[in-house]
Amino acid sequence: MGSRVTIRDVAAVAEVSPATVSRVLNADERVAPELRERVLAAVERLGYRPNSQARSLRTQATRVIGLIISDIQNPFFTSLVRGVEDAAQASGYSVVLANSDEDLGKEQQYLRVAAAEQMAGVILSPASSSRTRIGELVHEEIPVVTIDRRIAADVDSVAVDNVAGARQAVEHLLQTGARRVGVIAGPEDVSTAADRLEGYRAALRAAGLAVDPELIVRGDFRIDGGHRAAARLLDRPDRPDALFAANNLMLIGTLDAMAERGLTAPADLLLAGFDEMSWAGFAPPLTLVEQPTYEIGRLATQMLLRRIAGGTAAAEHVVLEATLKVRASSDLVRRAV
Amino acid sequence: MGSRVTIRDVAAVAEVSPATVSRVLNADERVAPELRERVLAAVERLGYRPNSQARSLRTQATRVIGLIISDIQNPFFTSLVRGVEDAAQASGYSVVLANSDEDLGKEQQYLRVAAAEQMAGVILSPASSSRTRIGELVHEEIPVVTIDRRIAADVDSVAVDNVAGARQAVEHLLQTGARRVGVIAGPEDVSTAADRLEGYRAALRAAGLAVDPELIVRGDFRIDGGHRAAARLLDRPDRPDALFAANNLMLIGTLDAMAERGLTAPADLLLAGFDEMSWAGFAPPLTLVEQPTYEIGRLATQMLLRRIAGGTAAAEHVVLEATLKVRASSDLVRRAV
DNA sequence: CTGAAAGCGCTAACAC
DNA sequence: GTGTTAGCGCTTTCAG
Repeated sequence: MGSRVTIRDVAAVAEVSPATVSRVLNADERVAPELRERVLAAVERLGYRPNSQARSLRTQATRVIGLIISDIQNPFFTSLVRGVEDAAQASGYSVVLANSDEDLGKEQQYLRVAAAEQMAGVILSPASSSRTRIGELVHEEIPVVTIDRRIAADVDSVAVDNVAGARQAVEHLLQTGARRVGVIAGPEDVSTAADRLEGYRAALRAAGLAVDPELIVRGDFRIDGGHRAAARLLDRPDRPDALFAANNLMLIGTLDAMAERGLTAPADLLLAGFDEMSWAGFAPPLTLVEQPTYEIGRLATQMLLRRIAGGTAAAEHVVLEATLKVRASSDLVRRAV
Repeated sequence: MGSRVTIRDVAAVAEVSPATVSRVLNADERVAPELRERVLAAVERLGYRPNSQARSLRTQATRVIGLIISDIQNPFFTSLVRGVEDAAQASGYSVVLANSDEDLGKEQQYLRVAAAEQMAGVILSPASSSRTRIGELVHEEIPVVTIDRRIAADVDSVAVDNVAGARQAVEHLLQTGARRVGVIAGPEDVSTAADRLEGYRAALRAAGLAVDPELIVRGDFRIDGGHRAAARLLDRPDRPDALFAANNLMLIGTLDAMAERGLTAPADLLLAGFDEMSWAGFAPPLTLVEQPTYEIGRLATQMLLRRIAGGTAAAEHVVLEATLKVRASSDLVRRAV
């Protein structure tokens, strides 16, 4: 290894003790301005960088937080990651990112790594609301905040009001004239899927319409699953006059299935989805329930840092608003223009 | 912190010295089978997990490799990441992932973190071939392997033959009947961009055609840039009869620009691109130069691990093959079927 | 306000 | 073969 410069070297050059160097570097107030100057000069001159391993070993605390995400390929997470990184960095923490890929086994493995590395805390978008196990972290007293989705365990969470968001979207479809709204729902054991389905049901009930179980098809929150689910709905003899896809990737799959059948929105049926999709620019302008992703990441990090600092209050559940953006895919008027 | 069990606790329970426990855990052969048994039993019973910080501090070597990627949102990287993780895990290393977002500043920051954390090695998809600075890593003697793109510095790399790949694609377009092939090229200072542009030129030269600089427009390897670049080409009075987009996201932008103008491939013009795009299923089937992404990640990791183990030979440059997959977007015959 | 000394948990020499 | 000892680089009492 590159004959690294240690705190002793700095101390020698500055003609002080290692303890004083440590104090300066840790913003300990009670150190003479003159010595502080000398230390900082020596640090600068030698290009000294504290060894984080040694520091962690001594203080029994790392300054890294783990961010375990359920599908890194989903653009939904990109700006969320940025929110986490910005907030973490502002407090001197670094972030390590992992992708569970909606796979419980991988998720488990990353949680284990987080425990073994004694990370300061973990932000988790759980692969399952009932089967994700955070026991190892709890055992090591490592705080956890879930994002986007919740889990059974009693931990902090940050998410949007998925019920209200979905309900808005479906109510909008109904107001625009839809009578038979099909839904491409998410997997059984993911909280966002359950909530969005609940919002769908609520909208129908509010409009005095019956909930037809035939119009509810589950996908896996990915493109393929959305494609298959949409195909089933589209191939029904009594085809729905509107579709609501419970996340962005399944909406892509839905568009795919529609294209195969020569169907377009809003001409052949109305279409709405969830999550931002500006990256799919060549698709028709889509009506979407959009989430404040950056904000979710930022808030989750702040909550986590508060826990790390020692908060032991009851679990907090922050619920942000999701907002419906109406665009051409569900808007007969706008389309006519 | 959760009153962690240390090597001394294990030693006490097994009635041996800490050194013996350490030997057992590090697969040191010369330890009596009986003691080994006792140690393993104690480890099991106490649920002992070695403290990686302490180990690193002592051995001056972490078992973590950094993976810094230029655009995490690009699906190109998803399977590559998997290749890295699989290979790393097989050798007992863990991977931390970071996203530079094509931003030199962020990249710099992550490289700094990698140096500070004394990572065992770094796999890097550099944001720039000339301006990416790996000096800090070199100074700490941390090995680096670049993937996808190369940089000026003398480090190992794994990439495909971008010149040949692009050349194949453009030759195919010419064979299918194109006479004026426009190219949406990548940014000036990225090696893949330069290579793919070179392949484009080579194909034209081989066909005895002049290279018209008006038909070369640069994008930024992202959707928006591709959109703008394609728009410029499509709005020319003498519109190209084929387009080659130098990466997947710019191909999306190109499709977008075509859709705006009511153009489709292959009817109005032939279209080819680079990188896998199965995630954009609802687009027309696209002719693409595809890369063995998983393999790139796996090989890069193996090279890195070899360096970590102490290889000091000259830098190695692995070049894999990229293969052209002809699909409907450039195939008038297939389309007619 | 500053320094000396101890020790975080582990491994590698060195004895036995 | 196994145990004892020292020390990786840092922070934090405890004296002064």
